[in-house]
Amino acid sequence: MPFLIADFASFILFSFMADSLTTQHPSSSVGDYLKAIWEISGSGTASTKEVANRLSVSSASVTNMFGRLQEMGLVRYERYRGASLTRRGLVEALRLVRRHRLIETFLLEHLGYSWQDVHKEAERLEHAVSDKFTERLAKLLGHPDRDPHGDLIPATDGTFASERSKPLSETEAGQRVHIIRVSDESASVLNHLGDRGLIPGRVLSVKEVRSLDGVVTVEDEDGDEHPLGETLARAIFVQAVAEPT
Amino acid sequence: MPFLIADFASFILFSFMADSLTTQHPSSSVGDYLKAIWEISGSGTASTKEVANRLSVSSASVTNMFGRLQEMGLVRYERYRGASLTRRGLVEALRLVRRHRLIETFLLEHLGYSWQDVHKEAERLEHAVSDKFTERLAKLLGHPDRDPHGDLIPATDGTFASERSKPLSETEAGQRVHIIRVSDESASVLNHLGDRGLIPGRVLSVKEVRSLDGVVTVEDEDGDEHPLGETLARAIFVQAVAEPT
DNA sequence: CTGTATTTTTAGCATAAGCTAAATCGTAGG
DNA sequence: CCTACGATTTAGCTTATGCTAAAAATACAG
Repeated sequence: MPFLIADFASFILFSFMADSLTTQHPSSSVGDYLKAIWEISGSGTASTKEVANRLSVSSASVTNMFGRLQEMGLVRYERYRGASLTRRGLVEALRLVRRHRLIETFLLEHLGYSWQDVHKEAERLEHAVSDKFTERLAKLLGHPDRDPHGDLIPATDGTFASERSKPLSETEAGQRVHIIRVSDESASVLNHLGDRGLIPGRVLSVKEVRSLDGVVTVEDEDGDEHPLGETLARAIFVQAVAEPT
Repeated sequence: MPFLIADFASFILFSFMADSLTTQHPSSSVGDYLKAIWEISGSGTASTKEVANRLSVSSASVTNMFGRLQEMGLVRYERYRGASLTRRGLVEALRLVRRHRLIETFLLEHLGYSWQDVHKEAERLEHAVSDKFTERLAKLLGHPDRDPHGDLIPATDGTFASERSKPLSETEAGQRVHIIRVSDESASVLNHLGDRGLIPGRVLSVKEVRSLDGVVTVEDEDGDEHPLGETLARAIFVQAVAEPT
């Protein structure tokens, strides 16, 4: 009866283990939909439009797939009301997320990929690798519990270590924090931050949090200052450093 | 204007480089067919039946696909007469073979897969990885020109180093040879040979080649003798050792 | 050289996934 | 409370890939 805590929501899973999909593995399309629902809503409900946007398919296709996913027992779906993952759907989604994040880690650490290139490649690979491959890869990587963006990697049983970080936009001047993860929603954001060395593990002092326009100014370990607008400040997740020196 | 020499046939490819498929990459089914044709016939013709057997699909499906492959300019096809690869089809097939063999090498050397498990995993992965991934992997592996079975790995431009090995069944008593490659057609053969240490790189003395029943008896470096029936003797490819001691 | 056995093709269907255009639902503004 | 607009669904098609059963072509044996 493990806890599963995601960034936005936390919830409990009951008796979880035995009944993963021993049957046929879902097609890669099916998996994409499940992952999209999870990324949008976690344990909540995702609308047709949101999923359509994320996957770049038409709303009609999503409606269609929602129906099919329900048949398969992977989502709960009510007309005009969106879909949410069932227990089985969640397990499947998290299996893919685990694969994705482990593959990204491998691409970055062993094949020298850059942050920008990693996502697309992992997106294709996650549908082709077996569980065996995934676990061997995890071993090769030393069983990391975060990927290089700092995102938590779900365990094989679909649980997460808990997440304690908050966006930089919610810190206060004077705090010393270190970067836990960086949102990977936008490649350009990733790029910008990467260029400036604002990556997981870095320690920052918060100089100013200006409520007026949401700009947060931080100073890094080299003494360089970085003014960060709302978009950026919300994409950087940090945790207070124990000893504020 | 490189040479391309395969096990069974050799032939020349003309101006080869510039026109690889810059267009859309073929689907994974299309690739499977191309590879099957290549594996069956090299530069020759593969029949509907042979391809159907190898891919475990119906003959009707193969006929259908042959037509489509011709539309795409990947094979030459004549009704009732089988299909052979065009230049473009060959390039595409060899691209997949390269991927497959590099992935197998990675699975064996870095993820600790056994010979038997490697094939199926590679079969799925070869359709999901990009050229970029493939080349980075090649670099990680030290640009090998043979995979762990000893099969030649095509270069990026679709050429092969030349192959000089012959099956053990065609050697003569008294020769000293080393194993270049082992046929990966059958998992059980692979298994048997792997168990006995009869793997690429091993040096053997040929004790007897009995024309009566095709049994070849060899002695390995540890002094152990192995009597090998026709099936096995034809699955082990060797090359004479320079100095017969 | 002829007829049977084997291969190959054709015809007709199935399924997963996607699309567009038209119809319908739900909700927020007046 | 009603209406209009955006979101959602339905209807009808499309494409890739597969299948089975029946028809046609080829090939081999006597």
